[in-house]
Amino acid sequence: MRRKSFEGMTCPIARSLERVGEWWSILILRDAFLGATRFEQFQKSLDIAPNMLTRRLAALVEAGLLERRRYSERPPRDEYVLTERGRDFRPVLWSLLAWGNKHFAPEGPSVVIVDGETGAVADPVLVDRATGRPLTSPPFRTRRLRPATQETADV
Amino acid sequence: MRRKSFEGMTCPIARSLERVGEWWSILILRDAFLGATRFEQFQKSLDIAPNMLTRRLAALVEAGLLERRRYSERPPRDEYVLTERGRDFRPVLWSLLAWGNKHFAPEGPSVVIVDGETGAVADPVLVDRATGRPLTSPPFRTRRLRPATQETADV
DNA sequence: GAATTAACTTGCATGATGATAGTGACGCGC
DNA sequence: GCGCGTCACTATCATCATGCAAGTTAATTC
Repeated sequence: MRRKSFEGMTCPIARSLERVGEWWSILILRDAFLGATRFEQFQKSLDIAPNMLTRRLAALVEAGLLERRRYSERPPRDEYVLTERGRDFRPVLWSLLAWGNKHFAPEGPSVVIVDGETGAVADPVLVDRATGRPLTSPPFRTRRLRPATQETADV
Repeated sequence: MRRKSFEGMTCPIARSLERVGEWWSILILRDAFLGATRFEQFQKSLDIAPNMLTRRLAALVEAGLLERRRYSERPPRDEYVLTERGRDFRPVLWSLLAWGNKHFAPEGPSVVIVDGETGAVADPVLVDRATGRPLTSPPFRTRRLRPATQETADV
């Protein structure tokens, strides 16, 4: 049964999930951030079936998060490189990391974010860029500017 | 075919995705944050099949993000309420929102984060709590403190 | 030609998915 | 008491996604 698309929704979260919301997709991006580019690197680190990896890599390329790039002409060999859009996904990934460390690491964190220069462990918090205030609710909240679904007339 | 579990991975991102990584799960959480608690509210806002909603709600309750709570004894009726763990998911959700607004809103954002008191639109950025520095790479990076997979002897 | 490597592709059985009808536990009105 | 409506699921079914594992292709090396 084909999965129901979120494409008809205008919500930015839904639109993001339409592109990264399938099982394996975000983990592939995690590994791309960790430097993986080759098919076999992803396959080994994720222990994922090759046909699933092929499908997900193609979807991420299609969504503009990864770029397929030729690294060998004979034999023809491609690698997968993060695009700027892909790199902009980092705050989502690190928010997930922080949340996982807080709630699902009874034995303590296995991965932390550190300042590469000092080695100090960072504690991520989402703030407003202009004021530096943490985005807590209250006072911050979401506000809809447009209808939740696209009218068919928009097509 | 049963989806391959990430449970054997120690990475906090993988552990987070084990609990919220299925299609629909994060969108259900989005709607919980928007105030939905009743089965029918979720079903209507998401246009999701009732059997899928039941499955996903049960998984989110099992994962400790939502709590099932009786709101009527006769007839017996339950609602689904965010737990603290569920509420702690907000930065992930808002990071996804910001990323979606930047990359998948050609017609401009349909949902924004605002200061509820002033109405000013916020621009989310992930920073280190202690220093206020944006978590960009470089200088920030991840660092592994434990092996990527659990040894079977740990079971 | 055989062996090896890397990157897929293919075939198959099983579980997930979504559409939709059905069920159960009420409460309410006639 | 019966019928209807409401809410929250449950059950059924056909189709697609999934993972396992073998296979294929385009090379290179010996």
